[in-house]
Amino acid sequence: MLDERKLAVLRAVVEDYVSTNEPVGSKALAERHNLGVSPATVRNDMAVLEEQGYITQPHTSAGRVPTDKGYRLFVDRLSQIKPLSGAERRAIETFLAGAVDLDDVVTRTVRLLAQLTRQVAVVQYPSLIRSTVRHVELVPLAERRIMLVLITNTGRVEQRVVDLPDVVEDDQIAHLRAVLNACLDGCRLTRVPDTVADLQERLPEEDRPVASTILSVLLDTLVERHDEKIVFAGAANLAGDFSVGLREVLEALEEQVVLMRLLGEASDSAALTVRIGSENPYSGLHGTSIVAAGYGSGDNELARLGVLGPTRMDYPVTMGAVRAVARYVGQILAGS
Amino acid sequence: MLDERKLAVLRAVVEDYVSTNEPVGSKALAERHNLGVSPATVRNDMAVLEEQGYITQPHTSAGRVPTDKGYRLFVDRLSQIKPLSGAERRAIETFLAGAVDLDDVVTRTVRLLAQLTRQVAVVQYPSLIRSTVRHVELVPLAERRIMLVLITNTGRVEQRVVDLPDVVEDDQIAHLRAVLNACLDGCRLTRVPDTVADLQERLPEEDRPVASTILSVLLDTLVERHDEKIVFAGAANLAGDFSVGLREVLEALEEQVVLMRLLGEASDSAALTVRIGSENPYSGLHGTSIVAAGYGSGDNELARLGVLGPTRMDYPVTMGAVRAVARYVGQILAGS
DNA sequence: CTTGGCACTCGGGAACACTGAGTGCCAGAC
DNA sequence: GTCTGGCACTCAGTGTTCCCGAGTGCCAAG
Repeated sequence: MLDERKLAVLRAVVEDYVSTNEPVGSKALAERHNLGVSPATVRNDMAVLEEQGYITQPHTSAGRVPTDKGYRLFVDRLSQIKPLSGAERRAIETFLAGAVDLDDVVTRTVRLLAQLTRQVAVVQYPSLIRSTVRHVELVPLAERRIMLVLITNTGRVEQRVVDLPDVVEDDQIAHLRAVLNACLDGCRLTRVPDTVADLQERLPEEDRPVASTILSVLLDTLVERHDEKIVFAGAANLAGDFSVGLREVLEALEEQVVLMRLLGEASDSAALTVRIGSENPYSGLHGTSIVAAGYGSGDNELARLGVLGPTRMDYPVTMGAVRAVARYVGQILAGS
Repeated sequence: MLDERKLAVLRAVVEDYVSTNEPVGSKALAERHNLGVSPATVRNDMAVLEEQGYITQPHTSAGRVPTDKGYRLFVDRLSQIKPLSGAERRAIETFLAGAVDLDDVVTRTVRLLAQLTRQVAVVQYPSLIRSTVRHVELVPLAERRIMLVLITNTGRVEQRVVDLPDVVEDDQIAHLRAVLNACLDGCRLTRVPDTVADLQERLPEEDRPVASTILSVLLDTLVERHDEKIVFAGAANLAGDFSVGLREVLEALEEQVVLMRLLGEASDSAALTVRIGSENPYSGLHGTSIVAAGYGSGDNELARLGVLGPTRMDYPVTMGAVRAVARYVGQILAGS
């Protein structure tokens, strides 16, 4: 259908348009990329490409601009992910290595990614779902009040204040703590509910009321945080670009739910996900593209991160940056 | 200098300009606000106000627009903070009451404030400085590795992984934990360094190496988080307004340091701080105003929150919202 | 299939005039 | 002395027209 040269023309159109942000004409194309043919020939090819829906002209007598379909073809078949330079690699590494806790890792990551790509970066906190319990702590606050702290293997900490039905001795709490940790340590969060139910039956009668209060709060914690936290950075990078509906995009960015869907929709594949313009689930974000990847330690994906920018973005470079950052974050989290 | 009527004219100019976003002329003024004088008289007054620098005209043959100085006078002497409606009050209360932990309180607050004022809201996390230690927890992770968790009376939780120089028994850790809590419980964070130094000398010889490792991490934690965390929301509300340099403002919002100065500069007064246009420390934010207030439980200010919007904002309403939200957040934090 | 030539299209910028809101000033009224 | 109506003046914004040139589509020849 599309011979070699037509593909080359499409690639050239995309590259030129991305770098100049202006519709590209046949003449300029034939000159800048040495295609070895005349402008007239290029015109014919462009006519075909337009007919097939890969490019379009904003108005008669203007150059051509890639369509979403054109970008799609470009990403899938005409381009290669561009690896980062050594310097960039080292910069990432040292920047991320300085993080002190999970919060810090995420914050640094999102800024790094925004700066690297000059676009809006989005990072999801490591999911509770896939992680395991590292420790459960019960801290007495008052006679009938304790604080429940749940620490996961990804360094995430959840805490809740629990009001108890009875006055409880310190050593009873210590005992409960020991039991809880014995049962739950290393347990996948998804399996906690089962384990807890099981545990509750095996407890001695006198511990039941207190334990069940605590355990129900523990379960609440898991459920409530089911919807994950997402942060973004680099909104300023949108400001220069008139082609995107700034207001809509900013609104979308502040809607956790929308962001979640953007990143998560295709979480089955560990590879890079690219969603271009109208492929996007949220109508306010047509005109923008998302490049996302999962990250995690080893083979289990903890969460996702990505970049959002105008459809007219440099895909090879962006994809390279996203992939690299995802890998490094995975390493960092695995190591801590 | 300025008689009663001239002040009324200034007030009218500010109010009209704020609501219409267009330079306001003498005729419209004389009509809409029943000043009881003719447009010509108003013109004379306006000429005086302009001469004194309270208002200005964008170009000859256009209406007048308040200057920063004009807004300042308006805020200081011509307007009253507008209290929220009962419905708004209740909405705030129920919305904030649903928060489950500190993170949630802050997130909800910032969104609430953004929505209420239709501007950009900024909230600082409760400062470590003024809060006290509620509990210190040591969690064994591996033979020579523990996690240090610090819980403050504002519900804030800081955690660090500590690599120990020696293998340590569980009961030694339990002992250390008990000692630490005995010393530090209720201690103001500002006084922790002293207390720790004191403690270190009183420890038995064999505990010294382990303890000093842990304590130095504890001190690090306090120092590192000295620069506080700040979040914002409602950036989308900026998008409609052309009068502000969108890019600059977004950049400023992502600079923690700048935000900190905006909110914090005048933290000595517990009352509302209003900073108008060029009064602003950061040049990218001329053209915007900040309304900020401290919040906290009772008399000690924990941190600050505020709103950032175009200089041309509705000050009475904004100030009312900021004050109300600050109060409610204080209550919530005190109660949990 | 490719190429050069040619007529055609149309967005965008420059030049221009027009309109109307708003001003400043002045002479007269209260 | 202060206010008011009248009047000439200014100028941003808008609409109109015109022109230029980049870029196209088509055709006939190589």
